[in-house]
Amino acid sequence: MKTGANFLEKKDVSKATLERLPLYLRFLQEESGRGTEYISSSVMAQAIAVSSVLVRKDLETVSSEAGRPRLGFKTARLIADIEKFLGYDNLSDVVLVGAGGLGKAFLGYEGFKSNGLNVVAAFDCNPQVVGKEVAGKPILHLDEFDEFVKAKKIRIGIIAVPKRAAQEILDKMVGAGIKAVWNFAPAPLYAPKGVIVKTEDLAASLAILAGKLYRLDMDEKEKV
Amino acid sequence: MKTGANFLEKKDVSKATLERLPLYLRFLQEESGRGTEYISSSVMAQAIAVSSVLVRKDLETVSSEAGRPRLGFKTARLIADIEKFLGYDNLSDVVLVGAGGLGKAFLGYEGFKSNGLNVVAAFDCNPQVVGKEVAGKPILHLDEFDEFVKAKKIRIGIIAVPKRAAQEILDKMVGAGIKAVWNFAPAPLYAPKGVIVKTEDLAASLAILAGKLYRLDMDEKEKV
DNA sequence: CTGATATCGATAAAAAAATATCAAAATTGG
DNA sequence: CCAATTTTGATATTTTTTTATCGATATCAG
Repeated sequence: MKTGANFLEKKDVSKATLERLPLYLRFLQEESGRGTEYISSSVMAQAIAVSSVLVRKDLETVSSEAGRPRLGFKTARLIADIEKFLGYDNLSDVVLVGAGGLGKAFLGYEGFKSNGLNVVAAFDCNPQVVGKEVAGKPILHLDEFDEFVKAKKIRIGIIAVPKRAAQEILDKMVGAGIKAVWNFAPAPLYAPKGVIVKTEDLAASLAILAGKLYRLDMDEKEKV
Repeated sequence: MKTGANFLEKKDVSKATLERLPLYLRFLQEESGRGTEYISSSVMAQAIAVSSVLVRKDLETVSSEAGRPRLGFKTARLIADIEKFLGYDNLSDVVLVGAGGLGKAFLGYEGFKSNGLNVVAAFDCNPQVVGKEVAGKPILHLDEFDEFVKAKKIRIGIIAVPKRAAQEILDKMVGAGIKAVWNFAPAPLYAPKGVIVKTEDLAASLAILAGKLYRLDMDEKEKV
């Protein structure tokens, strides 16, 4: 049986590379702030704990300019290239559904902006929170969702509602024209083709970390 | 296949597999709740959108019992096996530093518990939050951190403080004996060998999603 | 000017991960 | 009981990702 879910591999950049690019970017921005004009692949490699060859290979696909022997890459240019590749240059509006603990945290989370993202509003049904503001962002009633999203032509949504409501919200999002969804409800969701869904299972992520620790312990005990 | 006792074998499980296991687990728990007794690899594959061969390969490393032709795997047994492998069977205590928006969200986040994790307390410096409780979990002053962690022999910590304080907190954690750290500050941290650090960059994760959408758009435009 | 050297980029090799294929096993339905 | 069918598990193959190697090149020091 073939159940390929990889409809997103148009460009020939690997998923792994895609996840390293923001790390490079963050480091480069820091260095640039310190006035570094040129930066070598080995320095970048050191910073994010990978090999320098891998850095060069990653950059190969996104850099518009070759690195210069003995100097490295031009920091500013590299930043611009990565930002362009990741689409940070055109600020994207994002909506959030679910203004519970996690939802509010997102509204207040700084750092989205520097990655080209702008959370514009949250939606909820709970009358206790509807009408309030968090970090200057309004919490609106879910009834207004469709109109709002369509009017603003928003393409990205975050789901931070309880599990049981998640699929319903996803459908609502798709209906309103949203094309990419970041899901924090611990449930696999089904979306039509052409809509990207990334489910982020925080509990599982932490559990994986704990599991590594656990197995590390086991190994040590074995040795003795 | 290697020799020796099945349950003490050193597992060489790939990172990719490790990330799929929680997905299998969640699905299996759901199915088990519906009374499913046996489950086939192809059903599981369908559920999390991978190939059935891959499912079998993943299970091979963790399942204590072979699947039965024509029936599949015993659901309950599989759940127990995965939970054991991931270390969910022995509840791990976790501490959190930083009781801002994100930190509070974690205190209230349900779902950790079902993954064998128990967030026992948060720590902060801000007198406005110290002494309060969120979801029944106390927020203590950072001064008490060391004693608390050592007394309870806690091994896992979550960092939810601003970037500039992150490295300092990590060092404090290491000093108190913590061995695994989940870092939400958008900064690469340096830890001594033997301490696992996983940095979770939320803004970057969302940006990656947005970037995929962006490139999808570009591709479509290219076609026209 | 000249040579030493750090750094890149290309190519090759290795390692890791995913997929394909198929015989063997065992349940199911007659 | 027996054949048909489904599903596993092993092996082989392909694809993807990472690492290793090395000649070319441009800067820097003297």
